[in-house]
Amino acid sequence: MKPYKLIIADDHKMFLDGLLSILKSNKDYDIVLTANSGKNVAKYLDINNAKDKIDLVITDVNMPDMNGIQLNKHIKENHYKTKTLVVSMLHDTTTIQTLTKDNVDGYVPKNAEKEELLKAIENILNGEKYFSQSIKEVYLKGMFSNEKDIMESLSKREKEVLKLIAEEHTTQEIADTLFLSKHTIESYRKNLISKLEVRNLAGLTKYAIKLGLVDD
Amino acid sequence: MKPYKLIIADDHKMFLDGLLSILKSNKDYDIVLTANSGKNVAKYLDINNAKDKIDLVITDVNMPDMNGIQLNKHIKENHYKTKTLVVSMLHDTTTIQTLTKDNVDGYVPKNAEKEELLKAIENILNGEKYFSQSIKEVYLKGMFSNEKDIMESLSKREKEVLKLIAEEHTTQEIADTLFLSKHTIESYRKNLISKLEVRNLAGLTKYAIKLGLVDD
DNA sequence: TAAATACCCCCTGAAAACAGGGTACTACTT
DNA sequence: AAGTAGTACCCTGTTTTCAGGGGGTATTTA
Repeated sequence: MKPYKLIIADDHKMFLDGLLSILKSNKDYDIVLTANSGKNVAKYLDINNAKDKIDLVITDVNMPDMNGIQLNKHIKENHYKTKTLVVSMLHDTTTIQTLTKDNVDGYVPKNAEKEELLKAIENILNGEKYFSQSIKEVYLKGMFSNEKDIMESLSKREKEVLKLIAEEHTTQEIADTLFLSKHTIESYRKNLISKLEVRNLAGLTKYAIKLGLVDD
Repeated sequence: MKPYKLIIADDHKMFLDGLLSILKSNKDYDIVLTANSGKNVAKYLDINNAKDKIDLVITDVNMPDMNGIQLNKHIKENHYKTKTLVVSMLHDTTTIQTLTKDNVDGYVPKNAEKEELLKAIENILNGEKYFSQSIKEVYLKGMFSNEKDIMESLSKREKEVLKLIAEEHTTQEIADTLFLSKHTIESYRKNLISKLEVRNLAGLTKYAIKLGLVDD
């Protein structure tokens, strides 16, 4: 099987260089492509589909055109033999949850030691999964935090109303935009205040921001 | 003067490797220290103060113990001959403003091409300043954005009231905690709504968060 | 010293929010 | 078939917000 064929995707040139300098000293790894967007990787894989020769794609999360999450999903849906390793600066709960749901093979933060990265690559190429301790912690914290629960405890409509409230719309305006009665919106607001255990609009607004329903 | 003596500070190992691989090919640069926190760099500089031999410190912003902002300030206050170049992932307005105020010599985002980084280093060692285009843009946007102006246009009392509003207190409660009349608080709220050009509590709350008056 | 700014207080009245209840239909699950 | 969750609506009140005015004093600043 050796050498393994690798692809690296990251829009940070310097990080890419760092990764290359680490990997090219190892003769087992053949870096066939480096890309600065997920799109380019997906394209390459799709075109060379028949041969199906890429063993591992190492990718960042935040990239233009197609991010690491989308790339991972694409690979897992269309090139099941290709493994994926995400190496990222940011590791929020939802990103990790989405990636694991999409069957990512590994996740290592960018501030990891290079030994750990090499270990992750090795394990993954041997068919195992690899997640850094810190990633596992974030994942677990996300599982047991109430933020996620809250988000799930809110229905689609409730989130819709909450968003509009946080965008400074009055009850009447929200009723008009959603084609609902003013009374209905008042009920939703009431339920939201009770569910989220806040006191007023200020509290609701803060929650909306925390849950990412509004920009600012 | 050659070779120039450099220090690199970054808690992201892989990035450090990337930077090293770029710099060590150049014989003009002698990397005398790599550190994963600002503290270690400051210590080194303080101990070797008499010789004052470090030409340039390249540093990340986010680091444990002592971050890049603090490190830059320390260097500029205690080792005026040593130049500083910040290389960071994040570049928000306040960070850039603080750094420029503290007389940083350059700022390059981590997603820059290595050519740009080398150019920045060269320029700085020649006594010039170097800021990437994107950094300049953020800086300018910050200068002309009203956010800073707004913060300054608010009196101490107004900010106090705004904070309490965003913390979900009612007008009466705020009046009680500040030992003021309910009417006074209502006046403040009214003025805030008009000054900040928002419609209601939700808007005020968002502003309070944006201005950093409340945690969440 | 006049002007500007921050700070503080009051009034009225309409609109909205808030608190506490309720009904009813649908869809999905057990 | 009963239970649950989501959706939508209604009623009765009270409290608060919000918009529009009106004051005044103290301090800083031009």
